[in-house]
Amino acid sequence: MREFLKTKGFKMTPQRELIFRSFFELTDHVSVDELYIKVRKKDSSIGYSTVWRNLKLICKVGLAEEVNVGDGITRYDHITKVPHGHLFCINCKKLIEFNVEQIIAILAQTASDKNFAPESFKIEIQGYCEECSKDNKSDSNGFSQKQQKLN
Amino acid sequence: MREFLKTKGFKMTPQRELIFRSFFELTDHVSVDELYIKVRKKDSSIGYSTVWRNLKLICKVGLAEEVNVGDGITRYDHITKVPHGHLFCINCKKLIEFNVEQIIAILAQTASDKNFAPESFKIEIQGYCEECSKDNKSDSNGFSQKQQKLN
DNA sequence: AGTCTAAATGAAAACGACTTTCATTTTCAA
DNA sequence: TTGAAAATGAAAGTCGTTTTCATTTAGACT
Ligand SMILES: [Mn+2]
Ligand SMILES: [Mn+2]
Ligand SMILES: [Zn+2]
Ligand SMILES: [Zn+2]
Repeated sequence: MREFLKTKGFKMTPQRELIFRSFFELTDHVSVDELYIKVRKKDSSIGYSTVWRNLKLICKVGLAEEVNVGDGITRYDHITKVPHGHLFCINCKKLIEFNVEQIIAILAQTASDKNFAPESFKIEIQGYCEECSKDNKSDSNGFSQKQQKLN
Repeated sequence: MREFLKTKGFKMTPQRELIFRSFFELTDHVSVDELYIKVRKKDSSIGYSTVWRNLKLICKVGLAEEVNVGDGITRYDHITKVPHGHLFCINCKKLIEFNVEQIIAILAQTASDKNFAPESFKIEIQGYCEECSKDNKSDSNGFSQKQQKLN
């Protein structure tokens, strides 16, 4: 990692080492706050902005990507060999990944048809995950209190 | 419109009338600010929050939907009979729509496979539109100054 | 090992789109 | 006409993100 960053003109520091390690040992889609909290447990002197800057850096060097599902919180997603889409649970905020190779093929054709030069694709399904659907079977309307915040 | 809103328990006002009219005579994806500016030209006393609240209302009664492409600005999209996806130009911020019926079918199957109860689908391609690709052919790196804000 | 410069850090402040509050006005059913 | 509920506009508040700035540190080069 140190070498990889060096080739891109960046330096290694203890804070950066810890932030990178912490990010890469997770598999899920983490927000700045979540990673900040995790990192603080190992070194409580690390600043929020350092975590933020390093997540940006991880993206800049091509090892992650920002994901925005419209809830106002930016999450950081590991790049996968095969492109994937997201199932986002509106209730528990869980993000589940799924393969989108077939869909990307269709989208690439669509873009081409419209002389649009694609840089990235976003495929997302919002709804309720298996557990959240189950948990609320008993409810009158099928959903929990938490989900009732509808207006 | 007045009648439609009345059945949903909302009142009509001159401001609301103007905001609704202004929104529906546009076909594109407008932000609060954009509609606010447009509406102000007809009635400069209308407040920003009134425009905001009425865009929310239009969504609530099912005539529009919020669209978030990750640039931090919420846009308001007219509901179409057939579901559509978006081509978002990173350069000029234009949103172009395209049919996604075939893709939705695939996604519905995917959700079903994972016991996920879908509420909505988001299909988006980010890249450069025809004009923005053309405009920069001559540039050394293929893109304009504006697009160079890369770090 | 010592020096130097660019990069990195942490705390705090700034930013900016969105949302809420509150006093006042307006709609519309009775 | 009247009164309750809804709507409005200005201002303030919220909150995640981003920048600023003084200080420290990494690492290249003597
Ligand atoms: Mn992902
Ligand atoms: Mn649209
Ligand atoms: Zn869930
Ligand atoms: Zn464009």
